[in-house]
This record gives sequence, structure tokens and C-alpha cells, in this order.
Amino acid sequence: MNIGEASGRSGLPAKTIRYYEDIGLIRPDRSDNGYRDYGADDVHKLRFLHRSRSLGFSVEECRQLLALYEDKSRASADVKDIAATKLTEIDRKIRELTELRRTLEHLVHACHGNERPDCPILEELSEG
Amino acid sequence: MNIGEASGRSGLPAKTIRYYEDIGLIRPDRSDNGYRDYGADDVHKLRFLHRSRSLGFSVEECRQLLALYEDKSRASADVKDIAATKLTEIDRKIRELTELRRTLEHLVHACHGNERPDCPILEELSEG
DNA sequence: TATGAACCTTCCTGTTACTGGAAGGTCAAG
DNA sequence: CTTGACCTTCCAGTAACAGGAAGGTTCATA
Repeated sequence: MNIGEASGRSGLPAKTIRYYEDIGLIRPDRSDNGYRDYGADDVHKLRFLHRSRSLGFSVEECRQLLALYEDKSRASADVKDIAATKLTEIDRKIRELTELRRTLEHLVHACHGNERPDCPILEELSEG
Repeated sequence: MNIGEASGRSGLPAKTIRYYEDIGLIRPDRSDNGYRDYGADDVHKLRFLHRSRSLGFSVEECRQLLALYEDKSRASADVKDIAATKLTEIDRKIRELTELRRTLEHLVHACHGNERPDCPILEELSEG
């Protein structure tokens, strides 16, 4: 498929997809006319990149995650180390998002119009 | 407190804290010697910024969240709209992180050394 | 067959959100 | 009174894109 369809299916702008090729994250085929030609596997990777980027992982971290995902010898120790590290990070992110969610919900439902110094939520914002 | 301590307590580099002042996210006092002087409230905001940035919110989104947090008239409709939108985004992020977590755990525990085409996890990576 | 819209290509510039470093002022300790 | 660890501003560089120009491709329609 062409870049437009890959863009539609992955949610990433075509510009970004070309950029990811520039920095070596993906390597699509080329058709005879010179157009990039993406397969289902490429779209999987692009969706994966779209997600992990939007969740606050850097491009270099995404590169590691992709390598993990592509690595043929998954049993190797360092690959497992990277995965374990990422798991810890993911758990932290989930915890922080949950707290942020709780805080926002308080802001909307509980704290309707109170002046700031009286509001106990202000403290919660910075804890953890 | 000086910027060094604010940096230590918030987890943000001093450089970044100065940048956030440049773009108007925070407004610390100044001591007589010209040094920036941060209060507990500033540190709260900085920790908040540190978190929400690392969770994939843009600086402009963080500015909205901060405004929400500072707004004296929290009952206003548009403030509630912004909060509701952010809550939806947060829920999506939590779902995606949970899926990513599951996938990584499979990669580490279940899929030890299989060749790629045989591994059912590859499909999971792009769904949702 | 041609012409126009909707694709695609590369290349170059601009933006966002920092990051590093130079040049120099401030402060507490020895 | 100097040394080292702070702090200041300013300017340049990087990361991760985004916008747009200039031009080739494809396909439906006149």
C-alpha cells in the first residue's frame, strides 16, 4: 500500500512516516514508480510507534521497544533487561496517570468554585 | 528557595525551569541578588508539569491543565469542558499503557525465543 | 488523447521543547 | 581573599517533527 493508506491505518501523518524512515525506524519497499510500498507488518510497527510516542516514550526508547519486538533471539539477557526496565516505567506512568485522573475528577466534581488556598486538591497534585 | 533546590524537588533540570518561565508557565519571585526565588506552590506546579509532560501531554496542554488548576472560577463551563476532554484522553492513555504492558510481559515471559511469524503477540501490538 | 484532481517524490525551511556552553556575577567556607 | 559551587543572561545546537515548494504519477472524466 502507498504512504497515504499506511498513514490512514496507523494514524501517523505521512510526514512523520517519512521521517521515521529517514532515521531508520522502518524500511518499506519501493514500487516501480518510486512510491513507498508498505505491508501489513509495517503498519503494525507504525501503529506501535504512534502509541508509544503518544505515551511519552522518546524515539530512542521506541527504537529499543521495536528492536525488542523484532529480535529473533528474545531469550537474551539484555533484551529481557530492557523489557523489564520498560515494564517498570510503564507501571509508573500508569500510576501517575491514575493520580492525574483522580485529581482532575476532583477539580470537576468536588471543588466547584472554591478559592485555591482552601482546596485540598492542590496538595495532591504534587505528591507521589 | 533557589533554582537548584526547586530543580531537585521537582525533578526538572534548571534549564527547563528557566525555559518554562520564558514561555510564561511559572512566575517565580526574585531575591535581592537577582536569583529566582521559588515557593512551595511553584514546586507543586513544576512537579505537575514534570509529570504531565512525561505522560505525553504537550506544553500547551499542560498550560491548560495548569490554568484549570489555578482558575478561581472553576465552575465555568469551558473549564469543565477542558477537564472532561483531558479525562477522556487520560483514560485512553491508561488503556493503551495497560495493553503495552501486557504485550511486553508476553514478550518477556511467554514468547521466549520463538521466531516472529509464529508469535501471536505480533498481532496484539497493533490492535485496539 | 488530454486535462485536472489527487496522489506521490525530494529538498529546504520553520517550530517546539528543550540542552549545552560561554562569559560573568554571588556567596559560604577555609 | 580566593576557591568552588552556586546563580545570571545570551546564543547556538538538537530532537522530532510540520509546512511548503517544485515536480513526477495515476486515474477518472471530457
